[in-house]
Amino acid sequence: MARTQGSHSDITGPRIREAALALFARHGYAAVSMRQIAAEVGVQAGALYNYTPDKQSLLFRLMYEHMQDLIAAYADQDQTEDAAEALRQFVGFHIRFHLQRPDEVFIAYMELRNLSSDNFAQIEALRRTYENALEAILRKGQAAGAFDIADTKIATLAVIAMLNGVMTWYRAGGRLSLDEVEQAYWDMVHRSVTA
Amino acid sequence: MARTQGSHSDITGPRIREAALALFARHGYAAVSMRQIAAEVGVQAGALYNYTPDKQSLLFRLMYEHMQDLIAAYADQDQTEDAAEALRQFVGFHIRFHLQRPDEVFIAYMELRNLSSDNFAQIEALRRTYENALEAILRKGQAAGAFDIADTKIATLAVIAMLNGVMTWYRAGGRLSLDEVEQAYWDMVHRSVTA
DNA sequence: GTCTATAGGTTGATAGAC
DNA sequence: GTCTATCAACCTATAGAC
Repeated sequence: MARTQGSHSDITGPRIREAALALFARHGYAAVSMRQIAAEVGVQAGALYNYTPDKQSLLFRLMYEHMQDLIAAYADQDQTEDAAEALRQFVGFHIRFHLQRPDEVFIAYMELRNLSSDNFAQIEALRRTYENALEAILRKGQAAGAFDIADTKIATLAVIAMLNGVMTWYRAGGRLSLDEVEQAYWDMVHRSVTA
Repeated sequence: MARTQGSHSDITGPRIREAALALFARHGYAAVSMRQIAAEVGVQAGALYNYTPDKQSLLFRLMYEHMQDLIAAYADQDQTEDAAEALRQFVGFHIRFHLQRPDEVFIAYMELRNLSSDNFAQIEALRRTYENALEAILRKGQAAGAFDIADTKIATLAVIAMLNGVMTWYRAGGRLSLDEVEQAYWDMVHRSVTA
C-alpha cells in the first residue's frame, strides 16, 4: 500500500471511504483509529483531514449515502398498483439490495449510537422514509382486502426485522440459492399478512 | 458516587457489572473506558482489577451469564406436546424475557465482534442452543402436520429475527400493551408457518 | 480492597515544510 | 495534497502504600 508523495485528490477520497467502511464494519467505529484507515489507504493520518473534517463526519457520510442510495434505488423500481405484487417486489428488492452491501447495512444498524444527535436525526428520518414505503403497501392492501393485518405499524417493523435477519446468515454459494431464499421469505411474509 | 476507603467486596463486584452493562449498552464496549466504569461505581480504575482480570473478561461475563439465564429460564417453562401451543409459548417467552433485559440483549447482539475468538465461540454455542429449541418445535409441528414450512432452518432464523425486532421499538406505556404486542406477533408468527 | 502513581502506548487533530 | 512532527489527552493494566 506504499504511496509515492504527490497529488491524488480524485482517488484518495473514495479510497478513504472504502477503507473506513470495511474497517468500521469489521471492528466497529470506536475501535478503528484514523491511523488504521490511513494505513489501509497508504497515506499518513494527517492526509485524511484533506477529505473529512473529522472522524464523525466520515461515519456520517457513509451512512447517509447508503440510506440515500437505498431510497433512490427503491424509488427507481417499477411500482405496481396491486398490493400483493408490490409487497413481493419489496421483499425481493430489500433482500437483494441489502445482500449486495453487507458492510453498509451492518454499519447503518450498528453504529447509530456513535452518531452525533444531529447526524442521528438525519439518518433516522431516512430510515423512516424507507419504512413508510412498506407501510403504504400494507395499508393499501389492507384497505383493498388483500391483506388481513391487525396493526400495520407493527407489521411493517416485523416484516423489515424478519427480512434483515437474512443478512446475518446468508452467504453466496451456501445451501440455498438467492432465488430460493427470496421465495422462502416471500412465502413467510405473505402468509404473515394474509388471513 | 464518592466512596470512603475500605472493603466492600461483596457489593462492588455486582455494581461493577451493572455499571459496565449500562455503559456498554449505551455507548458501546470500545467507546467505554475502565475509568468511566469505575467513576460510575465510585471507585478508582485500579480497583476494578480486583474483580475482573481485564476489560474483555468483563464483557464476556455479562454476555455469558445473559445467555445462560435465557436458556435456563426457557428450560424452566412448562413444556407442552402440542407444537402450535409450544410455539405460542416460545413467542410469549421470548418477547417477555427480552423486553425485561434490554441492555443485556443489546450487548449480546452488538458486541459479538468485540469478543476474543474463544469467547465468541462460547457465546455462539449458547445462542445456537436457544435457536435449536425453536427449531425443534417447528420440526415437530411440521412432522405432525400442524405447520407448513418450506425450510425449518430459515423459518427458525426468520421467526427469531422478527421477534427481536420488538426490542427496537417497544416501550412500556406506549400505544399498545404488552399483551397486545404479544398477540400481534403471535398472529404473524403463527400465520407465517401455517398454510 | 482500595488508594495513588505511573508505565508504556494510543488517540484525534493540527502546524508547517515541501 | 501529502509529509513529518507534535500536542494534549486519553487508554489499559500494574505496583506498592495503607
